Amino acid sequence: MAATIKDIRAETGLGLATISKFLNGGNVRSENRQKIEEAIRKLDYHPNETARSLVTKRTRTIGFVVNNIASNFSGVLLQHASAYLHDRGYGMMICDSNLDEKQEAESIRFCVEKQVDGILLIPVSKDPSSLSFAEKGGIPVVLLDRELESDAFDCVIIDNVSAAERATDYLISCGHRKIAVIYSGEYTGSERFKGYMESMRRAGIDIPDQYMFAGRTHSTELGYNSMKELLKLEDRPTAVLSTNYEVSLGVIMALNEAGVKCPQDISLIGFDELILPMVMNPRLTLVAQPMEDIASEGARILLQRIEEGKKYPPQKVSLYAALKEGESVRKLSKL
Amino acid sequence: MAATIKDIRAETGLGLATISKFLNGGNVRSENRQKIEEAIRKLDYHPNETARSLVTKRTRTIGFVVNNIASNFSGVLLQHASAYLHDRGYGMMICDSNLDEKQEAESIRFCVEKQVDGILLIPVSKDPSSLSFAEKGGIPVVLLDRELESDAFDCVIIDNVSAAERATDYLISCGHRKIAVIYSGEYTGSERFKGYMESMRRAGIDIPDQYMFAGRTHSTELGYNSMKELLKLEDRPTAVLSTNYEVSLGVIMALNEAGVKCPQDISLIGFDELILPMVMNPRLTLVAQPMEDIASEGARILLQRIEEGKKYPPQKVSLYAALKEGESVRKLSKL
DNA sequence: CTGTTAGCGCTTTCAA
DNA sequence: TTGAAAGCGCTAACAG
Repeated sequence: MAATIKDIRAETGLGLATISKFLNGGNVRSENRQKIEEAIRKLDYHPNETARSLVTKRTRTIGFVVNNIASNFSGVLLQHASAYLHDRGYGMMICDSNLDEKQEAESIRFCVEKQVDGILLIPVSKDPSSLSFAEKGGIPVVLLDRELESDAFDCVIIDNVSAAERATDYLISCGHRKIAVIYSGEYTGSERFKGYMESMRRAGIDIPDQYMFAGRTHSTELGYNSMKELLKLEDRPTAVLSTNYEVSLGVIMALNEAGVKCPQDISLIGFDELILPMVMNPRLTLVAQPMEDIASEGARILLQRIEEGKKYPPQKVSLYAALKEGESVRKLSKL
Repeated sequence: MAATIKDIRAETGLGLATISKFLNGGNVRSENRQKIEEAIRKLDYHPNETARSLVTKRTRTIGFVVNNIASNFSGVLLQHASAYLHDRGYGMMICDSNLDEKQEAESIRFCVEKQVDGILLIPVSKDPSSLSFAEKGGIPVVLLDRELESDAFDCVIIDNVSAAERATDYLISCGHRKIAVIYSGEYTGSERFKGYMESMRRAGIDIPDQYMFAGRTHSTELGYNSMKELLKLEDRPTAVLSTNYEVSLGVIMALNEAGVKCPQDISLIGFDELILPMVMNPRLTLVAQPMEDIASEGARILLQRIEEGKKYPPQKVSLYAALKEGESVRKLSKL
């Protein structure tokens, strides 16, 4: 059986309160400090965090509910958030909602019951009703990567509209006018679609219906299938805007399969600087999201809420995502 | 303030024990069951898991200490383990050791203090002394993907030696004799290297020193740099065995950069069926590890240990990893 | 089946 | 600065 604070008392002859105080960084006579330290070493004592949590009502644990734990995107977010939190003594309880709204609701509920101090959420649904559980329990929630329809929660996102707009502007500036887009009905997808539309509108370019592919959710399949359709068209686009990492993977698969060369035959621009662009030949031109900032800003805000509560209204942090030029976009000479 | 079991007592007039019993699935008169259920609904009561844990000494949380959380490999393992555990009411506390032995030790210690019921570990160091913390606390540990020098712990691995042997045999059977290998001093790397050596020995093939590249740790850089060296050789290998996923990424980068075609100019065989082989052209021939089995077997054994303790000696589960043919290996005609 | 009672290991008044 | 005592919310004997 692990040693308890009472064993320390037996060993040192001091009172429980004194020992507890020492454990929490309070002042004790240096004579007693030494006694306690020695007893701790001798008994190999470690405070029982569960007991501590029961009285302080703080578990020093954050719940991270991820839309899809296996994805490279959330892996990188996880990495940065975990580093930030561990540095501050917080643990991270992870739940995978697996792109499913029901599992998302269960995950949130699970976190609440586990008494986490706060929740970091990459949302799947547009308005997880389950978040009311967290609210009722007074557990702060910070949204990452996506915002909800209601703006009742803090969130850290990038300005998807303007990022997609800049990407599309870039294609246009390279002489492209036949630009297809593949997006999804998810938050990031529809935001990025807006940016694409706006850029095209400003340039006065009409978009044939067959150039726009919308899926329910971002996926490799969506990219793959859409690209295959695009390749069948008589009047093929010269460039494609892929609004998501997984979608880009699918697009590239379809391109490879058909033996269509990028950028010679078709230009491509994607999102997220993860593994793909490193190994791809040519290097993909893409919108690079500031992954570390998204994670650490989110974690920072969450810890602040835990400390200070709802003193301030929910804030929306919108980060800048830079366009990184690779070699996947061809500069058309005729412009 | 959240409702407690005492509020339920006040609401129903029943005793605490009865309510607790009901909460834990015991039998109560159906009249009382109804009363309790109604009170729970009315007060929006959720059991406080912290309090529960304090008395039962079970947190229903397991710690997952991952060598590198951002990697695709651990992401997939995480996904399967998390699904398995959640189905059984367990939460997962995640810690990233970030390929660093010190962080690994801290992570294990952290989990122990958080009172996890058990630990799933993808080890970084060959013998994490920090595991003694877990042992002393009576917290079972199951190793995933790698075993340690001491076999004091349960582990779930694949038979790396024979898998690499089969991969090398395959290259030889395709007519290759100049076969290079890129591996690392990590457990999986050195095991796979053994398999390579054994296969080459059996075939009676001498291996020039320049065909063997060893790194401290598996990484994209290792693959990239090693492949660049290989390409500089006067007498280039016709095939390369890359013993790890990240290494393969680096190899492919170097190949792309140099404009060397696979499999026309050089053949390649890798490990792990993750995202890369899906988007790569040609499809990579590889050793596919049974990711889901590794994760769920590991989790299953861990939960069993938690239930039954050290009744049985540590077991080593070695899973079969199949060779999946893609198109990255050229069949040399001259054999 | 039900209720009373005694803790789990710790923090936190409060008085000394 | 220190220590005695109360209690966090729950489970687990035990007796009824």
